[in-house]
Amino acid sequence: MKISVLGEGMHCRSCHDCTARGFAICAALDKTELRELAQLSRHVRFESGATVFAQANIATSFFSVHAGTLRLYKLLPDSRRQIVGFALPGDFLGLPGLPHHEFSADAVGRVTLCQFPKESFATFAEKRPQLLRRMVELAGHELARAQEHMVLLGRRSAEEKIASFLISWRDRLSGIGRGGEILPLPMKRLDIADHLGLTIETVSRTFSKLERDGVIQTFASGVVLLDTPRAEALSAGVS
Amino acid sequence: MKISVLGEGMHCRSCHDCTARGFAICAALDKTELRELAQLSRHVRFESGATVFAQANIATSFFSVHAGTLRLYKLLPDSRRQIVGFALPGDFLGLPGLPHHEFSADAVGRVTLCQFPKESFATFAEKRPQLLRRMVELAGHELARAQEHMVLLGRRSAEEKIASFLISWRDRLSGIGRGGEILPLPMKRLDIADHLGLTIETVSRTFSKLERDGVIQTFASGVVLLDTPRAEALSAGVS
DNA sequence: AGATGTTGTTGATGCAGATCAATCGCCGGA
DNA sequence: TCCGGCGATTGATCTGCATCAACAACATCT
Repeated sequence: MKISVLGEGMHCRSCHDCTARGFAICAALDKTELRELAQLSRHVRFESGATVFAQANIATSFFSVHAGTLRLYKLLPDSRRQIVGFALPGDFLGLPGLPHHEFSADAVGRVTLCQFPKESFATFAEKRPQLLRRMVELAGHELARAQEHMVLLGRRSAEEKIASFLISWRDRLSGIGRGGEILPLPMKRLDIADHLGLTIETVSRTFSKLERDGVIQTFASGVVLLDTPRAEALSAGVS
Repeated sequence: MKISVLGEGMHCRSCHDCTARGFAICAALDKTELRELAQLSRHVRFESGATVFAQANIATSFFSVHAGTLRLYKLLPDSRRQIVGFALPGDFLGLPGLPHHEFSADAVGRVTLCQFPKESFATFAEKRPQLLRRMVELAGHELARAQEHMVLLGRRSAEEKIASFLISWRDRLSGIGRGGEILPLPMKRLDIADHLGLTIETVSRTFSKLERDGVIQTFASGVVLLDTPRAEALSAGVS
């Protein structure tokens, strides 16, 4: 049987067997509501590097990540960049109550998303306390992650930053059932640098150092944690 | 008439004429609901430096700041500290869905708070979509602030950090009707340093430089912005 | 196969901000 | 009035990471 490829603007055929279901916003919904919500949504796809939305533009949609990774970033006028996070399947993009996008988002590799028009999603959510509760919960988790990242940016050394990043990336992936021996890093060195408040050279040097020290082994598409306890100690900020 | 001083454990006498009402979570409630919620709450007071709750402890209450300033911070095992934010009147403390406090909070100067037992607040909120909507909204604003702060921590120079901090502090104060010629800074230099990812010496030097350059004038209890456009330019990351 | 572009690594050098250290102003208590 | 402690300021020096520069490893195109 031929797998049909989803194009931009195509309706989601089935939320029921969606692989991102368990962790996404829709986990809060029952079968009927799920079908209703599916009516509002479109499945959209973006190729590697494509911009999903840009900072300061008016937000007309919310998104829920279905597959792939996105980088979420803010730019300063002189083009310094801070990646405020990476979005993975199940993550919700968009903040009710803020008219503009607070950051830009683009695809790291190929990405598929559920897109909801802001207005109709808001109307749908208005009368559904469990959905709202779930949104508060997701926002809370996001906020906790953001605060942890502030500690990293403000108070950790380059080596600790890299180790923390690897550990938290591993934990996020395993949280959505993507754990494994090899830790895939779909983003480039420059993305990691702009996420951790470092330069690309320092990121590269630090990976090399961790490899020399036997903490990790690097591959084209990711790393393997050889000495997890050591990585976790660095990540925790001990020694 | 003698003003009675509220002690720990005393009930809030009147949410109706609460000075933090307009911006707090309670703005979403009508008169009846307000009275119901008041039944659940206690007004509590903390003296300067007192700890309201500590990171990793089980959260049994939510709080809404009534008056004063709190510092919210995370500690690394070796006692490095990152202040993830300052809470002002109207700010809500506590995240539904996370059992533990994600950070510690203590009073900067005298503080009064509305305290809600977590369980009863959750029950109260469960059936009130406008309240939940308001919580999503507040969480969204908080998240946007956190992301802006990541840019500051990861990508700005010391001078830009101080200028950004002053501008955003000014904007927050004016947002709750506390704007004015002189910008009060109730927190100490060490707090500012731990908020901006700097040392106390660099903070002090940078204040001195901004004063030498005629951008600000420092006082015991705050600063005056003499050259606001220049401060805003630094804050925006231009030049 | 050779040319070209993209990404990552490594080396040499510079500098912003950390660290170490001394001093000052201010307030409260003896 | 003097003393002790805390917070802030300022100076001297050090260092972790940025910057500048060269090159290596691959992939894509001709």
